Amino acid sequence: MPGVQTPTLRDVADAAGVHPATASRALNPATRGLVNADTARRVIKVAESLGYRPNPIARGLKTAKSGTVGLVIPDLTNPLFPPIVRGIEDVLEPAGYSGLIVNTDNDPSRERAQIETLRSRQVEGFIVATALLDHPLLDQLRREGVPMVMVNRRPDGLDVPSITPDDAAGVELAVRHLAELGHRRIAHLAGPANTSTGVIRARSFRNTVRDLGLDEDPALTATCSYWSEAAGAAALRSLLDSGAEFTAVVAGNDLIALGCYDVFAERSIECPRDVSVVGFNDMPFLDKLRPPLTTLAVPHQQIGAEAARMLLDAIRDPSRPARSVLLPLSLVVRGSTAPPGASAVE
Amino acid sequence: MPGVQTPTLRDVADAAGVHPATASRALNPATRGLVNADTARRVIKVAESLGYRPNPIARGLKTAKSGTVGLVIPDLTNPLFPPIVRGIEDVLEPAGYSGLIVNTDNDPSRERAQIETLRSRQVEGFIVATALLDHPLLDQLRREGVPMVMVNRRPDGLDVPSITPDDAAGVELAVRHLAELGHRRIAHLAGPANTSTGVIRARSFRNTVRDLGLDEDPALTATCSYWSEAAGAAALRSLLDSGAEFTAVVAGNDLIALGCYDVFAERSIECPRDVSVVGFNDMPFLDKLRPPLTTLAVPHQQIGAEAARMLLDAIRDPSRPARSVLLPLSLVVRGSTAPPGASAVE
DNA sequence: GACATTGCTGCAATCGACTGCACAAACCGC
DNA sequence: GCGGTTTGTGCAGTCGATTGCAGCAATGTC
Repeated sequence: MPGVQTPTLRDVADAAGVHPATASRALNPATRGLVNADTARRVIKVAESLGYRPNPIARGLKTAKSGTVGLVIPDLTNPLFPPIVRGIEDVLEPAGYSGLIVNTDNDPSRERAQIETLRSRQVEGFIVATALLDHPLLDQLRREGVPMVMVNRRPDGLDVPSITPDDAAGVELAVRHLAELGHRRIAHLAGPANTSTGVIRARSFRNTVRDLGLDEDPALTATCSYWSEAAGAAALRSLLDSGAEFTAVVAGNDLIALGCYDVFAERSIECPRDVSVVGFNDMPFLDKLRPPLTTLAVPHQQIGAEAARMLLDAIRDPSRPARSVLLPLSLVVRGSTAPPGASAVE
Repeated sequence: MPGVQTPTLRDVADAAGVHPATASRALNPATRGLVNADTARRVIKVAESLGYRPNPIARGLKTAKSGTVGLVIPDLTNPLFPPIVRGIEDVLEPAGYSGLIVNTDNDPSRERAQIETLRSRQVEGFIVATALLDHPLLDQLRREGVPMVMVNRRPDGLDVPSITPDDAAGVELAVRHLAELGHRRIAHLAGPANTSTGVIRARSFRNTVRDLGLDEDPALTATCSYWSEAAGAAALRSLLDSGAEFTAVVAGNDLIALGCYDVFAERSIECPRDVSVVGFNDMPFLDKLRPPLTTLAVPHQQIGAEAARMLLDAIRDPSRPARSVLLPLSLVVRGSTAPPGASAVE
């Protein structure tokens, strides 16, 4: 004998002696009021005893709701994203939703195709965490009224809700920390200029340096072409080669800071004696580095959770106005920052 | 004017002047042969020009196929899993499938509920990467003929296909490497005894030590209660406190090895001069540690990809016999291993 | 006691794609 | 020119749950 088929609504209705329509109404909290309380109770009990589980596919066909949302990220392998995804899932799941993840690898055409696939799968909304999403696509989704939330990136001029860490405040924390240690000539290895994050952090760096009365010197900023160790290393090398003098570095993110570590090893610069470094993101295991990296802790999981909540809100009430949330960061002070040592760089 | 509705099969059929049934057959490669070649061509062209995308929900209702599979993992936040998931998605996506991820946190009741949810979502199969899945549940799925593949874990006595790294060969590589450096007293910090991985690695450790004629001493093995830094540190402390003498440690995995680094710092033991350490998994950024950790590189992404391929095979042909695959590892030699130094540990 | 109201339940259509079956047209050979 | 195939297409039912509408009984009103 083959396994028992999972029971359908009809089975429940038959067992309870009612019509499927009645069973449907009894089981759905929103329509339960239409059914006699006793009948409803009976149906519910029967449903439980049979182990009935509504088939979301069938339901989705009629209601045009799939109970899924699309998660568009560049690459799950980047340690930034797993906690975000985890936070998202933790909110979606109790709400009866699931997330469908796609990796775009920051390839616009791939991204377009992926989004197309997700749409054909009838996702009810998107959480977009890619930096390079081209606006036409975004615009189009927006115009069609597809619910959407952006993560880690503020849409400029676009009416889309977003959840981002408070990058500006974070950079300010970092610079202030270095200033309190006594640093006056602080360099910045900025993230790519075509990412909102990179631009915002760089601007905040400039502002904070000015506000605190530190040495303002454009020559102390280098811009990385990618968010990567290699790019960070290259940027630091160019800064050193240019003869610029500084006693501390604010890196655009942790990967860029890791690139600095490589250059330190290359040129026997000792951190933090010769140069202090601050990262950004607090990736896992940074405390195991030598020296442990001072960095800004971003509440990634919370960001994901908040994004999911906002998306669910938007799905339930599409007319709800777009709201953007900045989440506060905290500075994690570790061994890579210290007062400027006796010997300066170079 | 609201956005144009996405076209349905009926729209395509009307536009092509045929019956929806004919359009369906023309669009489906498997049934296309039933349709006149000219008609088929015409339908396909119309479908393309309208931008028709079949609705997988509607299709799934009739065919009882959802185009989704369940990915059951303990915690996406564990750096082990993202590359595996990525490998899985990379295979599923071109096949028209999507993965639904659930995190069990190694909680059996949560796991049960999650799997139930996935089943009600009509997933066509499972890729299971949790260590603690209780057998009754597994057995039941198996009996009901639900396609399933296990990852990172060999099912003992269960007729389920699995993809695992060749743990035994990996440990052998590690021990052999240390032996070649001149180590004779090598300790092992084994993973939990209730995980197949922990047991297999420990057994291989014993075997290799014997085969190479190194010092066999049960006092040189400590078992960790979890795969974590804290447990690794605790195990190493207990080994040191017991007065055991050794010049190298084979850690059950990288986290346990990281725990060793903490203990080294605590007790001013210098690695690798005093003790060499080998990890397992090659998590990201281990090369940034001081000293960089020698470890075994596991082809996680490849494991995921292979698992997905096997699952798709099983879905297409459920009668296909269960096959288990061992993937080879490679030793990544970095700075944490060296010939035993002048001064031995305590 | 006639009639309106309320409350509950059943009927049947619907969502979009798939598919077994029937049927028409074309084609075949003799 | 007639039975007998192919070949191609259409019809209609199906998957499982939802929902507008109709109908029926109980209750209320005068």
